[in-house]
Amino acid sequence: MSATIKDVAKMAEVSISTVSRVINDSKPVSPEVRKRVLEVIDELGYKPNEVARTLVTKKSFLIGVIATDIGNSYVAQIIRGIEEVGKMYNYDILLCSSYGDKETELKFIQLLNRKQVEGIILISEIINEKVKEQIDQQNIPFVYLNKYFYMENVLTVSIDDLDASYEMTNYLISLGHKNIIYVSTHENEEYSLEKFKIEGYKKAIDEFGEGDELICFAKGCSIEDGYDIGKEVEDLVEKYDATAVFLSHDELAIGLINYFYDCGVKVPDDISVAGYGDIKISQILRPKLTTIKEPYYDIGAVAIRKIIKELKEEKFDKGNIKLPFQIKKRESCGKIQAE
Amino acid sequence: MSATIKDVAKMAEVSISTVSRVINDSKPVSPEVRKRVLEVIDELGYKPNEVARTLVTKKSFLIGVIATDIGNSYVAQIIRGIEEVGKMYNYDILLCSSYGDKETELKFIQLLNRKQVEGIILISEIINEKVKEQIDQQNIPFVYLNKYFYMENVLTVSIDDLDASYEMTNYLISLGHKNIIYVSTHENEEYSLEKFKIEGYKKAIDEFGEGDELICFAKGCSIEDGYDIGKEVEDLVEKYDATAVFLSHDELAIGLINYFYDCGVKVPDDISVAGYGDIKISQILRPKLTTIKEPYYDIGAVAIRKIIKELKEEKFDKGNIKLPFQIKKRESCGKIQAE
DNA sequence: TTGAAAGCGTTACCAC
DNA sequence: GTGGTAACGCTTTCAA
Repeated sequence: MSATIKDVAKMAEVSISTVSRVINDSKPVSPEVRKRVLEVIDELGYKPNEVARTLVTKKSFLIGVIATDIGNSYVAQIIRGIEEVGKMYNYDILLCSSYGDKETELKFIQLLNRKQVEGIILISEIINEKVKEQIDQQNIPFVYLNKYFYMENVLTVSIDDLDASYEMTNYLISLGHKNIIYVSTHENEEYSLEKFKIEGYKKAIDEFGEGDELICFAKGCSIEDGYDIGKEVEDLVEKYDATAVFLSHDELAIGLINYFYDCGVKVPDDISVAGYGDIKISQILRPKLTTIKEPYYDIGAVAIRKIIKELKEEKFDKGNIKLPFQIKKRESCGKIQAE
Repeated sequence: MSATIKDVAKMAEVSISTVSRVINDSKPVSPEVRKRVLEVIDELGYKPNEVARTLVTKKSFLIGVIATDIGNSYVAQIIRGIEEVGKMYNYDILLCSSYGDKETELKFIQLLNRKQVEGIILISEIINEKVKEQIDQQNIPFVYLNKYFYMENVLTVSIDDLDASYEMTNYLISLGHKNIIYVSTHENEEYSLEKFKIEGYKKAIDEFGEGDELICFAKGCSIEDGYDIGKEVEDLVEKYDATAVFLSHDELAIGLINYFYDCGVKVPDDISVAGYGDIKISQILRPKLTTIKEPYYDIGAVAIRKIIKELKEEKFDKGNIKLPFQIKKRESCGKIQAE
């Protein structure tokens, strides 16, 4: 068994109160006594038991993070942000992976609660109505992070999707593209953020574009879905003489580029492709993907900073914190030469 | 404040002992009393405080994971394995990222100790002599996971690098390649696993190859390092008429393929490239990378399963658990036609 | 089958 | 400046 505060007190011949004082620097202790206690602590290799501490102080210095899957690079980036900022304030991360299951999300919220976490960050990719209910029961700082769907009456951190989509479309227009296809997803699903992205795209086409609104829907948001929509996109390209495709997720864009690669269509020479997100591989792939950088790390960082602030001020906010995005101009989108 | 066991006891008009018994099913409780208690628990929304529980039972159901960086996909995969198996046994993950800093690794081992984790898994990429020392002090199940270096007298989980490297080289030989370059890394560094990989490569060349041993060293293990070694590899290819390059890490292979892409050298038509690891993007890139699959998920899964077993049996092992690997035959390596 | 009480390792309050 | 002690929320003897 490792040494406890009692062992230290006994060996240093002081009371446990005194030992507590020196390890916490909470009240004045005479230099000699302090020195003696410190020596004993060192000798015994005493380390305070954080569990006991938590029990009395009610501060676990634990933040629960429920993620869909840390295998997704963007999720990992968010968690990096959470963890790194958390550590600055001595907070640690209790990690749970839901793999997109609603019941699991709910179960973990309860679990984390029992483990006395001080706040919860949920990185989700689905809509789960019961989450709010569950969270409200526990009166704990909560941040909801979701690239795909929005939830009302909770605190979220994200970029302005309408604006981002608008900017990217304008960028493509500025390159000389006239007919730009937008590949969306989650067709007709409620709470989908695609609503805003499509709006941004339409707004740009409407204001500055010369061609039509060309929109199609992928089945999902994976690389495979991007590959699978390839044929449809190709048809659209031919029919409308489109020169650029803007997809609502990097994964879709990568899948489409792979499809084009397999068909012998050259990106960006034959067609330009733009993504959304700037996930890690987007900069590794050749051609490098032109995309919108969602600042995942910062999203995580802001989320936990907000939680820590709420903990301090003891008031829990709602609403959406908007972070700036960037248009990453890389190889997959080329200029159209005026004829 | 949320309800405690006392609140439940009072409201159900029983003692807290009884309440404890019903929530733990530890001792017989009469049906009527049990029912009443259960009702109150439900009414109050009572959730046992795991912190208090841990304090008395000494079981935190927490496993500490110190990782270099969960942004690396292989690390994320390992953690998935850890977490998923952990959850099967009700264990949760306390995550710490070291970003490759020795002091940070040490600091986290202590921190996790204070947080009363029941075991620690360290996913490292460096050699840190003091780790063993630190761990030995705390007498706690420990697993050391490192793709790059080995440590003696600790429990590790990995594949057999000599064997894997041997198999891959043989595969390349079987494709008809005569002069095969091996790109290593960590030149002359002690405890580097490259030792075994090089040995495997040499063994295969020696037994079945027709060409010379062609070995060069990259500066590190990143994609950039793979790109940077490109020129040297190209020279070697020309000088020895090599037709295949086997690199000790997928990242290096990807960097090299990118280098070749930028030079107009076609993979696998002009040259075959093989990697090591099978990180996530290896299957996404075009051409898809031929590589050795290190079973990251399983490595994590086995690591935690071992810890849980040690916890149960109260004996801590050392040694290296070897897991099977696979040669993933994909697009980046082609056959050499007999002339 | 049930309850009282000790104890887990701390902090925090109250005396001195 | 220091020590004694209640309390945190729970499990676990021990008696009844």
